[in-house]
Amino acid sequence: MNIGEIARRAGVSRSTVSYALSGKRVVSEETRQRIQAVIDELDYRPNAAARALKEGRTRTLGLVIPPASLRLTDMQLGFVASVVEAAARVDLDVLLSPSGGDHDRSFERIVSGRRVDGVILMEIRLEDERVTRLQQTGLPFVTIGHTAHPQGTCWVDVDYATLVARCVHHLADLGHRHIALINRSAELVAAGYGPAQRALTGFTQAITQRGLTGVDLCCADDAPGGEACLEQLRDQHPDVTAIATINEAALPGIQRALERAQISVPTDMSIAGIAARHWAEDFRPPLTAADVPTEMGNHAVDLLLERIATPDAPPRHLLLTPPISLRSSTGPVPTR
Amino acid sequence: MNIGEIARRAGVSRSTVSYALSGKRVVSEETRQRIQAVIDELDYRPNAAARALKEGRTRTLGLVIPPASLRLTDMQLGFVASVVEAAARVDLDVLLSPSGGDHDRSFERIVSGRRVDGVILMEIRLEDERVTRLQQTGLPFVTIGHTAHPQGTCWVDVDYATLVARCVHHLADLGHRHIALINRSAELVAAGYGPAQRALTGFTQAITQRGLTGVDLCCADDAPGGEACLEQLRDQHPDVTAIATINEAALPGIQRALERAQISVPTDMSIAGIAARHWAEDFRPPLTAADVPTEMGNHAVDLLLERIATPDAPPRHLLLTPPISLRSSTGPVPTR
DNA sequence: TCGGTTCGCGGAATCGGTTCGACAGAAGAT
DNA sequence: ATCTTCTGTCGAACCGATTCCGCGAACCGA
Repeated sequence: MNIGEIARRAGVSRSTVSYALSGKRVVSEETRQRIQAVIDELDYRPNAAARALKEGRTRTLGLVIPPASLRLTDMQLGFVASVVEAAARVDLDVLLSPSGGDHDRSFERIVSGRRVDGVILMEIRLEDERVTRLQQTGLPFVTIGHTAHPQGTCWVDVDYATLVARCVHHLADLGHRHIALINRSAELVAAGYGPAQRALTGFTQAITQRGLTGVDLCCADDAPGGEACLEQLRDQHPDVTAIATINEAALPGIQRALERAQISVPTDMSIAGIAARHWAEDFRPPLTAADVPTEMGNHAVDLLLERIATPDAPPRHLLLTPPISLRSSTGPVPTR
Repeated sequence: MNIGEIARRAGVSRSTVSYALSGKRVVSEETRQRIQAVIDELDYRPNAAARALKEGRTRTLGLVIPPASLRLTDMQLGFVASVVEAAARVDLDVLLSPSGGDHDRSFERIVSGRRVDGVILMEIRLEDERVTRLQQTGLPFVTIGHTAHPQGTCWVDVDYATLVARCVHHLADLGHRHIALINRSAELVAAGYGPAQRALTGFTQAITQRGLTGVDLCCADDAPGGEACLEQLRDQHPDVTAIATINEAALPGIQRALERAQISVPTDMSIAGIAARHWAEDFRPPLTAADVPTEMGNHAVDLLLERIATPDAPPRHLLLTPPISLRSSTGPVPTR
């Protein structure tokens, strides 16, 4: 069921079949139809490996995801889904590589076995060996998130600093003077995880700019973490009347702790944050939040395709600042 | 940077390099080391496409996931992660195809472009064209979940019927006489979605077997759905004292509705179910539940590898019944 | 010293496509 | 009628690996 078989049955040469399929040279309408008929009958499709070998490209993108041991957040999952979907739209396949570590067999196979035409890297660390490795090989790549030295690389990211600052300003406008930031887990912050660091930066800047008092807390990325964090907040900072958070996974726990303590939102406490839409909408009352753009994966694919097409063009990047959707979780500061 | 380059630099022929690498023929220790040195220096890795073309296999598995439009459940996400990880352990790559529909370009590319050695199919419908298509092509495949006619195919699935029945028996043993089943969404049930149907079957059987009264409800797969469903339950079936559920995504909503109505668990209402461990543990109080096995993807990969190795062996399947973890959400029937 | 093994390696075919150069025949120009 | 220009097709080289076949040298026993 190869191209030779089709050629024989259609009574033409293999090259003619190839040209009929690709349209790179004119083939008379009559022969084209004859060939097409045979192809349809046998349900022929060219062998991907042979084509890749000759063309020098695989029509495949690599997507490096965190290893299974770390549970993917909803946000990350959204990226994967939108990357795969965007790739499918332009008839590209996606090869997955679960690799957090530095010298991963799977990662190496993909980047140096020429299995893909380009790579999308998720969960970038501030210093990331995988980025240097990719730069060595010259394989086009785009990162979701960026390293400490993002010059010369192509990336797309959420502008956590600006978004957190906007949340703070929004809360300050409502009269709040004591605002807490509920950040990601202490380990991530310690590891210099970009989003966590930039959230903190944006927070402190906005706080000083508005002359407020701020407190920042780390919080494990799950419901129990959120509960614990809110307990700690009530204990140690009872004067806080508003919370900004980028820890979507902690939201259910935060909510539970608030309910248990009979703190009503937004009457007694305002909350604003950055979260995937469904986390914000599942919160009670619905959370005022910047909805993390689900189309981030699409942008990454677009950027990568550009880079593959013109590898020498100056690297572009995208810093997304989705608007804050006003829902019902923020209100004026309690009159006490 | 191909095998010829290595051969030239090592002063041997290309075939010798190949044999040195594969070990399929003896190569003198001395030449082997010389070759290896060149390979290490140039960081050479054989071209995947060329190898696939010659060998007739791609060392790649296809994983067909639901399209991005349907948000993946945590359970599904767990499958994807464990499949990718299991494949990576045996040095196989995973190609993703987002395809729910019947004749998807991405799906067709993968199955008939010989891009993969085998396919794992998720979210199987009772009648699924993709299964028939795969049977036509003769490509080895394993499904997660099974069709209405699972004979002759290879699959791995969770035994929802048995698990739900066990939940019912557990609740009945505690004295409950009026038990509700909170199933998946009405659309899925209507579409003949296997897990939903089998849950219902197991539920009704256990209910009749123990001479209880049962009520089964459909419930949208999210927090608001869970809330709505519990409201409905309180309204229409106030005598129900225990709930069995397979709808993990509805749990947060169920919990919220219970708290709002001041129904305490398990004093006033017992709940047992089937859910990924973290959903069960995030519930307050922690949910007595059969933990959906995260290693399901591993099993699917194992089965698929077997099938690729011996395509003519009779197809095997695996029906998993993980034990029910007793946590704190079930207790004796309220004395009223 | 000679015939037969064994060992290590090279040559060449092959997988299934793509693509370049060539070429026959028809059409148009002079 | 001859020369050029298209048109449509074919043959062959090539991509980069694997693998079969065979060859020379070393080795061994008689």
